[in-house]
Formats: sequence, structure tokens, C-alpha cells
Amino acid sequence: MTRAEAHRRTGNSAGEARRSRILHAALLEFAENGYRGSALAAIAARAELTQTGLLHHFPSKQHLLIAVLELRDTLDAARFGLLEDSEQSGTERLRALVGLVEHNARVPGLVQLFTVISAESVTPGHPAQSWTVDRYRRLRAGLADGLRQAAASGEFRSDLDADALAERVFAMMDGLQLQWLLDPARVDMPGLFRDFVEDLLDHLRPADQQ
Amino acid sequence: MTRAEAHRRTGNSAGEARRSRILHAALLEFAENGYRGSALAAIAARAELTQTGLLHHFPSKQHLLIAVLELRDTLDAARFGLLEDSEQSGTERLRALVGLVEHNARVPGLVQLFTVISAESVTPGHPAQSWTVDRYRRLRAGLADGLRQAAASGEFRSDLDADALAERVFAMMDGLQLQWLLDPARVDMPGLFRDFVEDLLDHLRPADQQ
DNA sequence: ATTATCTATAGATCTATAGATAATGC
DNA sequence: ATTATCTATAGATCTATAGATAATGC
Repeated sequence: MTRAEAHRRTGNSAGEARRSRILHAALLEFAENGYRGSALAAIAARAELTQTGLLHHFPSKQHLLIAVLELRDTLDAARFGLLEDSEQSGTERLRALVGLVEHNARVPGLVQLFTVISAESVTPGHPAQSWTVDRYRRLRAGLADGLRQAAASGEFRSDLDADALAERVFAMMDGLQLQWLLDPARVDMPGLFRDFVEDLLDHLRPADQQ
Repeated sequence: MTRAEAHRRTGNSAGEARRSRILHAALLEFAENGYRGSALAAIAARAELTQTGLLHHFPSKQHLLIAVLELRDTLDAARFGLLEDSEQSGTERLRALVGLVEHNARVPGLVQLFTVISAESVTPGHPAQSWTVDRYRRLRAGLADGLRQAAASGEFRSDLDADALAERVFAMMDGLQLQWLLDPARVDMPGLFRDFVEDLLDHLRPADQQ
């Protein structure tokens, strides 16, 4: 172990604080202009250092984007218990998503980040492409597992198509996000998503409880 | 009327053909790289003329983008009878959307154009922003009207929330498009959308027919 | 005369590297 | 010694304008 490694392990709060500031600035810029529309110099100015100063902390623009996405995704997943190993019921899982959407309605910048970057990353050669593809696979698989568990336990009807439902739920979430970002006064994202989920829960109740 | 105007009205097939070729090239580039990621020179090369030659036909990059979007949107609307004055039933309207999605599955480039540009246009100052906002308003209002008519005629249950349903339908369509573009092998966009619409039709049937 | 196209180029940007200087912490 | 930061700059791009030349159609 070099001295540098030892040091990094023991805090280095100044450097950490700077990196965190750069990540925050990058998040705002990427959300406002997308990856291709954002300039390192603008991010650096927002974090109050020079463009080359920024590149000391993140070796390239691509590294910076991935760092922003991973940070945000980890925070969200932790916050809303979207991780696989949680002990929630199917109903709780779906309602946790409603809670996430309600929270999202208060942080349009973050929603915009994921909406803009996800769509941009369908284009060939985009640096976030594999990250985005993997993220959706993880999200769908996690929810589908939860739904299957709930079907097995008798909470939900046993003939549900877990994969199809998981896709529907995230498709609805993303589609509503887009329309809400474009026209917030006319699109009540959290209300529409909540109603969608409640209708879904009605539909998922086992036949003997309907 | 100047001679130029008279001339334009009577054909001018060479110029028209060139413009059409540029629009097609621009569509492909914008779909592949987004608006900000596309260079006029690349579009021009695809249309086999120089960058300044292109600017003779479209005065700026913004004009070109809007021309592409309007052309495509008009073609799609005409093709699938999404225009307001059609005489379709509610069921027919919803199934026409299923037909549109099935068609879209065969033209990923066009789907990518709308997906990438729509998301990019949530960013401030994007040239397609008002076009995109208006397009969604038109689409939602058109479908909502159709649903209301169907409710009034007794085809659908009378207590449906037409605006909320119209939003859901387009949100589902867009969300599935995104996931399909990212992972076509794992996301059966047309099948998922068809099932969604059929479930919706079940739900909309008046109580006395269930 | 009008339309189409080209060359040349102004004037901005943008990412990333090289290399110097200052600050930090063992 | 290591880390952080800066100036300077190479080398690509990118949009749009100016102005010349060729082609087209009355």
C-alpha cells in the first residue's frame, strides 16, 4: 500500500468535498443540457474551479457522467428500498414506487437528469448506454421478483405476468416523467401514477378477495 | 406574385427532391445523435452536398429540425387517423394506436428520433420545446375527446376519466419505446402495448356488459 | 433572373494534455 | 512526497456568412 492509498483511505476531506461539489455541479449541467450539450468548462465554473482543475479529479467527461449517475442511483435505491433483499410485501413495493414518484415531483432537476440521459443513451456510442441498459434490467428484474413472491404468498393473484407488469410500471413512470417535465402545469405526475398503481393493485388482488 | 413564387408553385421538382433528401438525411442524423450531437456537415454529407449547400435550402439548423419533426408528425397522423375529425369509435381509436406501435416496431430510426428529441427538448432553450409540448397536448386532447365521445355513446363506461386515461396511454407508449430502444431483445414493445390496451378496453366496458 | 452549389473563412467552442506552481500532510 | 490547481495551448469541431460560379427555366 502506497502512502497515497493509505491517505485516501483515511478521509482526505478537502478532496472529497471538492469532488462532491463537482458531482453536484455536473448533475445540474447534465440535467439542463444533456451530456453532449454540457461543457466541462461550465461544470467547472459552477464548482468554482478551472476546467483543467476539474479534470484532475475526474480524468474525462465520460468518467464524470458515470460517477454522477452511479451516485444518484445508489442514493435513490437506498432511500426507497428498491434493493432486492428487502422484506417488503408486493403492495409495499408498489406503494414505495408511488412514494418515489411523489418525492421526484419535488426534485425536477434529478428527474430531468435521468430522463434526458436515458433517452440520449439510446444513441450509438453514448457513454452511459450500458449503464442505462443494466439499470433498467435491474429495476425490472427486482420488481418482477417482488411480484412473483407476492403471487406465491397469495397476496396477489397467482396468474399474474410479473415481467410484463414490471415493464408496464416502469414504462408508465418514465412516460409520465417526460410529459410532466414538458408541461408540469397540465400533467399531475404523482397523482396519475398513484391512480395507476391503485388500479393495478385492485387488478392484482386474488379472485377470492374481489 | 414574383416569378420565383409562381415558379415554386408549379413544381420545381429538382429543388423539392433535394430538400426531401436533406430532410431524410437529417432525420437519420438527429435520430442517431440527437439535435445537439448532430453536425450539419454530417447531414449534408449524407445528402451528398456541402454544408453550405444545405444551408441554402434550410436557413439554420433549427429550421431543419422543425421541418423534420413536422414532416414526420404529419405523415404519422395522416397514416393512423389520429386526427380529430375521424369517425372512429373509442375501441377503434385505441386499436389504431396499437397498430401504430406495431408499425413503429419496424422503424426503430423514427421511434428513436421522437424519443431522443422529445427528451432533449425538456432542456431549457431547446428549439423543439414548444413543438413537443404542443404535440403532446394535441395527442392527449384528441384521444381524450375520443374517449369522452365513446363514454357519451354508451360504448365505454360513463364514469371514465378521459384526460387521465389519455395521459396514461401516451405515457405507456413512450415508456415502452424507451425501454425497447435500449433493449429490443428483452422488451416486446408491441406485445406489451397491445396487452395494455386490451386490459384497458376490458376495464372501460360499461358495467352492464361485464 | 433565379436558383443551386461551391470555396474560403470568421468566430466560437470543446476536450484533453503538458508542464509549472502552490498547498497539504506525513 | 503527494495532491490540487493553474496557465497555455494543441487540435478538433461547429454554425453561419460572404461572395463567386454554374445551372435552370422563362
